[in-house]
Amino acid sequence: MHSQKKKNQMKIKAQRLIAIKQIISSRKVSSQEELVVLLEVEGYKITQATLSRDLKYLKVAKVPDAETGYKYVVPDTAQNQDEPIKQEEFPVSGVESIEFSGHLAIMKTRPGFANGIASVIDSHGPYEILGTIAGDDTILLISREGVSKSDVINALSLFMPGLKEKTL
Amino acid sequence: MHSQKKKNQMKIKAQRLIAIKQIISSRKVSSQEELVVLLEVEGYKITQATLSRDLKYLKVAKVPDAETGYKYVVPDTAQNQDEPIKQEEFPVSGVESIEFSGHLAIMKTRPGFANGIASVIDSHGPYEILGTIAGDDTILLISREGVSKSDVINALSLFMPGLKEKTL
DNA sequence: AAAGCGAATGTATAAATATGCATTCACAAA
DNA sequence: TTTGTGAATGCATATTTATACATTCGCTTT
Repeated sequence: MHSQKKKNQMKIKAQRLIAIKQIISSRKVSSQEELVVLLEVEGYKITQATLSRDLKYLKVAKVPDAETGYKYVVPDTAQNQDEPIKQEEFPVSGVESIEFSGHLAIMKTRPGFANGIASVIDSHGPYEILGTIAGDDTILLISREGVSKSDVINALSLFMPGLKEKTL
Repeated sequence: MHSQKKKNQMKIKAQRLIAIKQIISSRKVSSQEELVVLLEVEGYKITQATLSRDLKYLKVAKVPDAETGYKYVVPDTAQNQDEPIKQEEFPVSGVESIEFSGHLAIMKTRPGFANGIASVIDSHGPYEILGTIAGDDTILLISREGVSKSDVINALSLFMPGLKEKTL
């Protein structure tokens, strides 16, 4: 219904996003047009418009730089959070995000919440979910063959409202 | 000859710079024009041009924000410097091997090291890695769709020197 | 005081960046 | 297979941001 993959395209996009991070991590890039050219050299032909969207998606910031005027920087991966920690009130709280890769899904939770949340999921035993394995702050969900990503999200949403917004 | 102060003006400017930091620290500002207005409320009447210069002087970055599209952020006072962001460099030891199967990877570690190593990987949160789950001496890594094995190795190698040699 | 300097800033505009709209494409549902 | 839907993206343009240039102002040196 609302899939978000286009095997070929997605693959290219994912690679491009990685390339973008590599480039701006290894050298100072001061404008998007400049990066468009660098990407073209790498084999990625896109317009500035798409790049602008990519950078927004990657949360890449434009920061003043003494040497080049301005440069783009990849978020620190760790902090970068908005304020401290945004608490929310869901019947099942503690879920930070959920992402898919094939028929596998990785759900990130707040530290120590993984097992509890996984238990909740198991207890509901949705048909779409074959099984789960939980660590400390990560849960691996294996979905049944023929089940789409949206199916999984929908199934979980039944008892985990707000999950849709956690999708990356 | 080489003065750089203009008592009155300078004072006003200094105060304004402080005000700018206070404002963007306390709320999400998504454009300079918006900030110009906010500053005017505070009693500072300047144009967008001057603000652009002030922000550059303060090294204020424009970063994508899920809620407002974009927002301005004051540098972390500490890091954020140009290169000097290089910190921690404790060789991550304990890895015995790493093998792939599709977009999954199994990393074998010395007994009891899995969780610690997985934590390190998680803390760096490389884009290529969707998530990890650790047991006692084994870590399961789920890579993002469209990401190649070498992409994963390269991403991990950034903070796990010598990993390439562990590949089977 | 007059001249000289350089910082600060506004004006106007260039440059850079974001986005509405339309199109294409792959996947899911029927 | 056919149809529907959302993701991805280019194009054109709106919006935003940076800067060249000119002016003002206060301090410093004759």
